[in-house]
Amino acid sequence: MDIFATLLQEKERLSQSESRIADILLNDFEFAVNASIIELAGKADVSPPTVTRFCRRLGCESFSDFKVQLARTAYVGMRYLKPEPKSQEPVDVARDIIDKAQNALFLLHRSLDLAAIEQAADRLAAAGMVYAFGSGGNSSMIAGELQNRLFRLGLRITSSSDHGMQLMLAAAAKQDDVIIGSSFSGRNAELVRALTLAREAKVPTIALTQSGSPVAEAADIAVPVDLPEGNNIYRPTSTRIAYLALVDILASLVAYRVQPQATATLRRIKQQLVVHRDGDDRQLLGD
Amino acid sequence: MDIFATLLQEKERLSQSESRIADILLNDFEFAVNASIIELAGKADVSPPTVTRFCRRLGCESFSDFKVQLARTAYVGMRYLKPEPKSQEPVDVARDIIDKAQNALFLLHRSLDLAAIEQAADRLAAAGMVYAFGSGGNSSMIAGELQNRLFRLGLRITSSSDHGMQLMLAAAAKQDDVIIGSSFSGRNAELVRALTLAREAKVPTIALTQSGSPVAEAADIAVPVDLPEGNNIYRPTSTRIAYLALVDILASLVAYRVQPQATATLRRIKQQLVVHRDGDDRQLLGD
DNA sequence: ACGAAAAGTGAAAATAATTTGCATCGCAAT
DNA sequence: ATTGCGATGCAAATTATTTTCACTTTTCGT
Repeated sequence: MDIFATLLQEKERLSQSESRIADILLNDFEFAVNASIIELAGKADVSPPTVTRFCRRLGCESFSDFKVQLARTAYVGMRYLKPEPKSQEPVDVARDIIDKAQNALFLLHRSLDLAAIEQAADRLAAAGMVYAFGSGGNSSMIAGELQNRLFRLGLRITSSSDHGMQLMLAAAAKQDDVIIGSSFSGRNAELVRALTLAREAKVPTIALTQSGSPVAEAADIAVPVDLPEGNNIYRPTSTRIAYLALVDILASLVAYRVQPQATATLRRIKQQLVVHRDGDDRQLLGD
Repeated sequence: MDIFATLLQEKERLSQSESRIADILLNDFEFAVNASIIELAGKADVSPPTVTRFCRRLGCESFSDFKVQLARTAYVGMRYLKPEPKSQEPVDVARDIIDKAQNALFLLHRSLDLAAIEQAADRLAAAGMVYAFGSGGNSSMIAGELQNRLFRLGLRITSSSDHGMQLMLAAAAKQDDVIIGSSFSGRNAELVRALTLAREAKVPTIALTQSGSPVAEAADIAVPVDLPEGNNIYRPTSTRIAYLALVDILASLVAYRVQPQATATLRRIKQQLVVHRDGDDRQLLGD
């Protein structure tokens, strides 16, 4: 658990003086990481001991421990508090894109529901056949990626981005199959229809989507991905990166279930394949 | 420029005592961020003043400034120094994957050659027609992504993952066209052939690949992506994430060249499209 | 090879930052 | 009204950091 999360969680229960300190952290973070306890206390209009107590309350040993922890998580964790730079300068564009991507990963990590992911991995590993659904450039890529990752593990899988096809596949699926759907917004009505159809036929379903959304409700196992809206609309790439990482996690867990003992051996085999090919994208083989 | 980079850069020029401090930072980083100057000095067998001077030398105000900066970059920047966790526990798998992904982005950011990217963006924006080449699951995805991103900006573009096709397209390309190829390893011999063919016909070429590699040499503009090998082989996803971010950067810069004034307007239009559709993956439209 | 200048280093003193102990204040419950 | 508790700041104590200065080693020109 990082401090920033703790801070948000404790925020309500803080005293008057302490919330003033919290405000400074949230608003003028740059100042906060660089300030001494005296400067910080001064700006918050409290005494240094209050700052020390504040730090302890948030689970730190001391003020300097606090600063280190703050600096640590903040590198990626607090970027989204910043307004958009809006500059068209390459340096800024690059920085902005990388920040957003790292931040999306950070938020993904925080919002991960490991229990749900494990359940999903269990189901996938045991499935007779897997159908991966996703539409639109983004989610269809994720569906394709699922296929790409899981077929290598020996799973039987196909993917579809076509709504009509999804319905037919869902109708044809058997009870030991699994349908896994992806939707960034969670509001893909057609996907909801396919999942509902599957549910009626008692075919297990998994959704990678925003928690609490229609798509999430329609699936047996909802693996939540909750990223702030801002991220989605203007920078779809960063959301996509988070989804890719999620698929990576899921596929790794499925791999451990399918080939529990194979980790070490696999790596050795991979290395061989990799060394002898010497073509492009050697890692494809080695994945 | 972050401290870790500065440290690696200055490493050679450090004095005996100073290198001992550097070693501790590199080897027992956890200790270093949490230690007081006295503890750190003790472990390195030097006096506290030497530590202070060491910090100054690396461009910091003071020891505490140094610690903050260190903690900051280290959050993602030094993860790759850690050995693999090897645990199959979901928490560890997730943490590992997210770390690697963030780290790949961090390294990408550090190795970005903005000048090359700008040149590439200039060329692309001015091209009569763009051909995006990439083979293997990874690079072909990148080629597809380039097409996906650039056609929306009004560019004429097609992509191909087929070597034979790439050769034919390269042979058919005109001098005001652009060929852009992606190769993670830089050792895709077929891609090199296509790029060479294009060069002979004076068709401008761009490569997204490892610097100094055959593919990089074969292209007019090489946009380097240098990630440590370890990242590639076992976790292709993280490398792919870095490439996706790079495409994102490149596409954004092309957008500014093609529609220099449109940024603000575009966003407003996007928002409209987005609000009225309410389907899945609204961001697709809005991208 | 010699010696002067420069750079590197640590001990101790000086300074600054942080924490502790304690007293006070304000508020809520009795 | 009064007791008790948590919140707070002051001042002292502690601790951490930096500066100063003297000493040592290295470097470089002669």
